[in-house]
Amino acid sequence: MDKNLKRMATMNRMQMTGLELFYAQGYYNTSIDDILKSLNLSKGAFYYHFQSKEEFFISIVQNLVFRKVYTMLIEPIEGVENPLRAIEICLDDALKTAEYNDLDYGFVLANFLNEFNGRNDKITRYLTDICKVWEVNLVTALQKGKTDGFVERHVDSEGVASFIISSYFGVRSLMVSGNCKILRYNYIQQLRNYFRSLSPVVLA
Amino acid sequence: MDKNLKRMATMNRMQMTGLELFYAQGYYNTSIDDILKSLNLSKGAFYYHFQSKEEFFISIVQNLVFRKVYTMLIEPIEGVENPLRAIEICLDDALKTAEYNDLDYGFVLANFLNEFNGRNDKITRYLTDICKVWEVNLVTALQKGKTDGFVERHVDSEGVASFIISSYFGVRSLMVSGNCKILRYNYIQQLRNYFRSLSPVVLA
DNA sequence: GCTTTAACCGACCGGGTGGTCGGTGCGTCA
DNA sequence: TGACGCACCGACCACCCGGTCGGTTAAAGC
Repeated sequence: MDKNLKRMATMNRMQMTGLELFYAQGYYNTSIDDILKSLNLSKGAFYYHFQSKEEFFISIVQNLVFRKVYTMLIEPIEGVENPLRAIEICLDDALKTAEYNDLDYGFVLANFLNEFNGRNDKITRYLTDICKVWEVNLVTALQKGKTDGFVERHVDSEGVASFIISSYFGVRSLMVSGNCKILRYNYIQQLRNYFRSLSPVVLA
Repeated sequence: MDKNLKRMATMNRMQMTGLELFYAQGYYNTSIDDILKSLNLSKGAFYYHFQSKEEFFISIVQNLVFRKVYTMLIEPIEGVENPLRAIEICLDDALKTAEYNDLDYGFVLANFLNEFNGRNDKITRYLTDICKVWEVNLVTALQKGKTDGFVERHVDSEGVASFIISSYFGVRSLMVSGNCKILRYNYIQQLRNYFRSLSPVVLA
């Protein structure tokens, strides 16, 4: 069991720094040697634990990316009373981590989706699957919001869900050019505008 | 002058197929040999006309991408009466070309922006410059819309402009997974919802 | 007809990449 | 104590990529 622990520990280290570098430099632009150098490990160690670069990346997507997307973007919305408010807070938090240049896993997803589009169908499928899970959970939350009176009845939940994901992916794309703080502020402001058009009209 | 014509013709051919392949496979994932093979030209021809791969790409951005973004996304909105309506039609058209798998230059922009982010600052700057031109023109159109009574006075034009660009970039990211038609329909629908929250209230 | 030159050819180079493989040190267990 | 095998080492391979350079061809200019 102790052995298994060591194995897991090493694999985990590899996956963590692997994700960091893949995220920072891109998958195709990051060599296995790059990762191994920053880990002080050798080629032998890598191919002892993983079959190939691709299989290594897929293990990262399933173990790290998926779990983080779940805890950061999906869980905070599950079963909550007012979904629109929860989504707003959740995305704002995600953008804040982006602002401090930490790993923003929502954007990790968007970033990789772009990189592999048309280049590696297998990996693309793993990534779109995660998007779908996110989307489905958004739809569920919105539907619940309808019955609870926080979302207008005639709203198209699927449309809203994919619009939310779209806008979020997009704003993260724009954040590369620096002025993240203003972008985040403006984005949340406009998201609120949009959400107002989805809320039941409150008579004063 | 005849010579100059031939020179221009060849350079143009190179740029066109260069953009196609860079767009389809990514810049780093497309070799100069790839491009030359599909052009039936040799390395010599390439380095006779262009100094480097990077300089070649920049010439593509300035000659093809910028001009197309201008004619497809900026010009149709310039000086128009109702900016929100014009923007909606314009983005819908752009997404339609995407649907038929033609080159959608708005997305070309988003795609490359992602690929070069943190990897090549020089190219990133050229791309963000184009985004800025787009944004500025959106802001101008929105401001004009305010004075013409098509946009609410207290609306934050900058915020709206970057939100529009964000959502558009994002929806194009999602379109990789296939069901473009539904995505486009939903997107335009939600964009209309959002725009409603920006319009002056019309009393019936 | 001879020279010049724009346009293009393609072998070649150096550096990097994913992946292989014969080792090796060290803890475990008989 | 000695055999075994897990986790790791690092030299090596075949291939690819951006870029160079000494040619070649054909048309224009005199």
